[in-house]
Amino acid sequence: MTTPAAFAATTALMAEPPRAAMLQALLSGEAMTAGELARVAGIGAPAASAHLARLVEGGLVTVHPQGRHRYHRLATEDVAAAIEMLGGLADRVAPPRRWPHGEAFRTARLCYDHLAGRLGVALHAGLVDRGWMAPAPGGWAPTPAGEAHLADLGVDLAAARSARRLACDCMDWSERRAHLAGGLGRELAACCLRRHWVSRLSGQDGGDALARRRLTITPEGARRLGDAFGFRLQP
Amino acid sequence: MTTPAAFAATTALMAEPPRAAMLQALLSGEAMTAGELARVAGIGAPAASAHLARLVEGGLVTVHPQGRHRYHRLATEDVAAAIEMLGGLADRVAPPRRWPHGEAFRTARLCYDHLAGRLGVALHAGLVDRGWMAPAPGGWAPTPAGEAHLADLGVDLAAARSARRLACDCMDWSERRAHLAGGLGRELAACCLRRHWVSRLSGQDGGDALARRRLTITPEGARRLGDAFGFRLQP
DNA sequence: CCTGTCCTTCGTCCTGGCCCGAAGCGCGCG
DNA sequence: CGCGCGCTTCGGGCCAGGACGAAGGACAGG
Repeated sequence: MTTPAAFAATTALMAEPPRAAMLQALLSGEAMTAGELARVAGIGAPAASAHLARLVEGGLVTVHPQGRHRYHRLATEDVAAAIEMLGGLADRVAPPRRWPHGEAFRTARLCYDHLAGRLGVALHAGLVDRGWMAPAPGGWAPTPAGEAHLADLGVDLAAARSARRLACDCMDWSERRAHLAGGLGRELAACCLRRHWVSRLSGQDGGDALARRRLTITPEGARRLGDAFGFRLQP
Repeated sequence: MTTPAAFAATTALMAEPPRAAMLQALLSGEAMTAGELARVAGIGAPAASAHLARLVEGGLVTVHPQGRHRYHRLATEDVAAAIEMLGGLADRVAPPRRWPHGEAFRTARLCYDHLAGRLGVALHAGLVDRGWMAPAPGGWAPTPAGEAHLADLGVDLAAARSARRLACDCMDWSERRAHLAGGLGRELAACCLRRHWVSRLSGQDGGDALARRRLTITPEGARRLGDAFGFRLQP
């Protein structure tokens, strides 16, 4: 824990509407240019530049210059988890008018680089239930049986191991239950996207910071994932 | 999730040093009067009153008038979980100078009304490992075997069931791993305190918002809990 | 090399919010 | 009943920081 001053300084970085809009947009896991983020936040380029500079300075966002573009992304999973949690808190503490996405958003979505929503927690529970993942220092680790089944599904375990953390919990605000983060969570999500078991909305971007996080489960995905992990998602 | 405006409004409630100090102090689970909180935050009574009014208005804090005192506490577990998580984020995103508690704080502490730190995650893992708790809609539920053993330890299961949520994950910022929240988490903590397996620091209060959250594990507690849940805490 | 694009820096204005001192209410105690 | 204490409301001063327009630097393409 930190001093109240440091706590407030970090929290204040998220506490302005333009920065909040930017961070929510970045929660899709994509890297975005300063211009896109300015449009998402509904402000001018100079203001956006200043906000982004503060987010970078504060360690919440990292920047990767490429040519004349500057791509921004969330610095760590922890940042994503905190935004996710605050979004859930704001949702139930001051439920004004809901965001247009509503139910669909609770079914399946991206949380930074891994799966969240009902799908995310069902996968987490399935991994534990079937003994494919067991508690380990720092979070979870796949069991031998789990490694075999995950590899069989097409999950790149070597890539998962290269992450800073192999597997850990991330609080799911809509289900109030943990879903899987860490390298394994990332590779599981990548696998689902690669094999078209879930798909992003191919919609336009623009003012809507959340649309890019929504996922739909394909019929094929519902079948394969349901069989592998032993659940049936009610829609 | 909510609109960026609502997100920012809720987040801004935590983003000022005085309010952050108050919220951190309330994270001990105790109810505190406006005057105490003013002292903790280092500001005058009028300013404290205004801050508390905003926190109540925003749904983060509830107030219970008793005589000429007004007792304040965190409104829900969700609020506590969010503060916990932001504290951890600030700690690793901008690690300036550590708070004087340091290591001891990571061993065992209160998070609102349940146990956190190494002890909290060890209990969570132990419950799952031994099959005393299994995934259930909305979080976890004790198994028949678990009910027997928990009752045997002295946990009041009836009281646990009366809570809004029986048992769910709460992210532990220092261990980066879930510990147990919900009614069961609360009763487990109450049991440990009642039986003197852990004890609060009997220190003075005052400017230190965190001291009241620290817990020490008694020798008796280390033995009983270690035997029951199968872990050994290295100090 | 010149042009267009993307982004940042600078200068300026302005609003929102924090703080304190003084005064007003309500409750408990003597 | 009247004093004292805890807390709130009111009024005024102050400063941080957000927004914009204009100008300046970097990069790709013709």
